[in-house]
Amino acid sequence: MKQLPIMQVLPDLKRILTDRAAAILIAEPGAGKTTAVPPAFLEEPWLAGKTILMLEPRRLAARSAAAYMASCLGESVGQTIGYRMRMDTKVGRNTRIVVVTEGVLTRMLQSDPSLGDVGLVIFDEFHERSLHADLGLALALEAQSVLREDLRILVMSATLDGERVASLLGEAPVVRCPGRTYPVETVYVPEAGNATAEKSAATAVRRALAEQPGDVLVFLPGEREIRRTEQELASGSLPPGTVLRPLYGQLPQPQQDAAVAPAVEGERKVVLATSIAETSLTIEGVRSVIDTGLRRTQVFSARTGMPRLTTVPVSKASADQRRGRAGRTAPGVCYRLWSREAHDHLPDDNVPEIMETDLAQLALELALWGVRDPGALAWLDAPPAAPYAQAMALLRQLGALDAGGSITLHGRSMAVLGAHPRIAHMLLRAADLAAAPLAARLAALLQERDLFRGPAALDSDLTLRVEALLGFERSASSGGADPAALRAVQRESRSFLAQLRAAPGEGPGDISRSGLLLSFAYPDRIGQERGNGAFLLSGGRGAAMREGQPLARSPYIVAPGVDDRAGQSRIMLAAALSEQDLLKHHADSLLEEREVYWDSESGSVKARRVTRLGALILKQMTHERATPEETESVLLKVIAAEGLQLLPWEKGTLQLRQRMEFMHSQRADWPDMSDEALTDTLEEWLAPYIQGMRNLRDLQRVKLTQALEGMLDWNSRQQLNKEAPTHITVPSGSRVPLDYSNPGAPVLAVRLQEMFGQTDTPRIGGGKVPVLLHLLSPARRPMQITSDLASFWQNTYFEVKKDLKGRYPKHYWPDNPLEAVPTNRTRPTK
DNA sequence: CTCTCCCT
Repeated sequence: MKQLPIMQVLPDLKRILTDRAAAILIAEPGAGKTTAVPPAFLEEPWLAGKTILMLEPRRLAARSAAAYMASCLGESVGQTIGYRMRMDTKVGRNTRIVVVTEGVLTRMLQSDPSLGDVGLVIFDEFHERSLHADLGLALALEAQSVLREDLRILVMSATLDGERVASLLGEAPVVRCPGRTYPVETVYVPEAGNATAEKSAATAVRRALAEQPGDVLVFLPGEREIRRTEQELASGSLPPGTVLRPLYGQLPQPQQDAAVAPAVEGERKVVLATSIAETSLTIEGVRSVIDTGLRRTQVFSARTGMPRLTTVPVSKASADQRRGRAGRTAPGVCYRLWSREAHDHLPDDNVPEIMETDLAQLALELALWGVRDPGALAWLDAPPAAPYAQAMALLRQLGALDAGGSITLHGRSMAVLGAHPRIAHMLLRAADLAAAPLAARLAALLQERDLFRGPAALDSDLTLRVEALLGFERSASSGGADPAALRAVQRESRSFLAQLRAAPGEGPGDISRSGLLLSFAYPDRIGQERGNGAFLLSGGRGAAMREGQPLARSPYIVAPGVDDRAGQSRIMLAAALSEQDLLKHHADSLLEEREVYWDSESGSVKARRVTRLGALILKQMTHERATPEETESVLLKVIAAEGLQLLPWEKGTLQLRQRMEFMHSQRADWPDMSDEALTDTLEEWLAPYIQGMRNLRDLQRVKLTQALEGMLDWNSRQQLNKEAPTHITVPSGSRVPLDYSNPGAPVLAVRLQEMFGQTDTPRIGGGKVPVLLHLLSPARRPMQITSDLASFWQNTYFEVKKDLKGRYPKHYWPDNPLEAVPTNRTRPTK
């Protein structure tokens, strides 16, 4: 132990903490900080009669750290060194160092904010930035500043921006310590064009096996990619003695053990792993690491209140951590399946959990601490506003907070249970209904990994898991389910039963009540069947489960397991629920109201009395009749939403609208006739003309011309006829209609011959606007477009005339059009 | 053939 690098910095640390309240230790991997630092303080005078609390992010790490420290003292765990975690505690009367896992620290702080006889709190692996470590530090800092000025805090981390933590801890000194690992060469192998991560990984595995000695560790984002890479490798030839070992959290324990165990003599191991091998598990003998640079992560959507799994690039810190796994026992090589340039664009660090997770638990803990605004505490990264607001809303819905945001008695009971607030609420409601035994089992099933693997896992029905668990409880037979998962669920459910003071042996009764119990936990995820496996959820989202399973045909379900996807979410775990139970047990949340609405199927206004649960309509009575006022208001809304084309725009009506639009373009005091303006003012101009109407067919009878004219007074109508006439009488005597479809330039389309004798362009708009003339051939083909008739006669006419004379020799094409007789026939009548 | 990783 003497030769560990950490030994050199221990005197510094001791000196600093003698008169400072906080310190930061940044130690690279292999420095030995976890087991060397805590015992170093045991003899310090300021720690006399007090204990050390060290926070570890994982149970396995906490137990092994305690075991190692105890063995160094020649003791067993539970004497000077102990640990405390959920359902497993080894602490004695003389214990002075207690290694705890994350939830435990929060509970200890909540039950005694002054932390009793604790003299030093150590946060190990703080760079992982887990939600509980961030929360624990925030609470410990407040305890220190308000109640315990003598409490010391030591933050230990592998890689971390030391300055930011130092300033959070009142400019605490930072001690750095080198690590002791072997050098690892980094090789960048950019993916070739369209190759998938699996194909590139397989290619790199063959290369590593050829170039390097020892075992190979491959980092892939998830189970699917692991399976594909395995197939990819198995389909080609591998050097003799090569064994493939998948490794991920959902994998049954024996297979995980096989991946971690050293390769047997004569074999070389290729471990295909998720990020579980980045920190949680150590695999001896690895000399090559292949990193796809991807990781799967859960991001919480505050908008939907659901999690979403996404595949994202790793951070530089994470890539370095993965690389380090090749240099634990000897020098190694790390093949990165991306380019040097791409590496520069990777984020420095992983996003802290507090920034993208569900904050319901955090918000409940803060409420219990007496804080409504998280800004009252000191954070490295404060909880983001949107998820925090969503969390507060959920806690209010569950009755954990009152309207003012303060914790209720119910909320206090929930917090103590040490489960997600949704689950805690379910357990308490179930206890009131004498259904605690079933609720405890459901809670355990939801908190542990799925009992089912392979095709069985594709059935979303949670009650099948309850049945598998009961079978295991009765006969200890796993019946195809994962035995280690069954044991974990059983342990967990017993612990919940104990907390609810229910007898451990008590059976769950009628398991068809599962849906009802779960609906207390997920009031926003009660689904109403929509066909083809699709459901509308009470929270307003659409969601779908795999078709073909019986559960997909239940009229009502509750969905604890969902994955938020674009469009509609995916349901992974659910249970059926009866309408009767829904109406009875969610009576407080039901909203009964009379509703007048647009039935798009029949295209008519209808009225109904509905019973709503969030976005769901549980019951409706359609024998209601809408009043004329209600009908009118719904019709106007439909026209506003669907557009004015629902109205009968006949030719004359359209021309009237266009003429009025022309007037508006000339005179600002005339009404705006654009779609937008008309839609905004339906109430004023259309309402009087739809009285008594109820549907689309009725709308076809609207007297639209009258409605438009109704917008004008008598004087304006006279002005309209004068300044925007429907027709113009041309020299030949014909009344030619004006086309206003472009209100900026009304068009008069007229045969050229009919205009003989007219010098100037006809004008409208009180003489201000010359019309745009479309001068036509006798066959009404446009020959010329002009708004300057005088210039036409003088110039272009003579060219046009030649052309016309050729094509229409019998017609009259005079040399002096201004003195010729206009005509609407072939030649003027003599 | 839908599922990263932890923890009270």
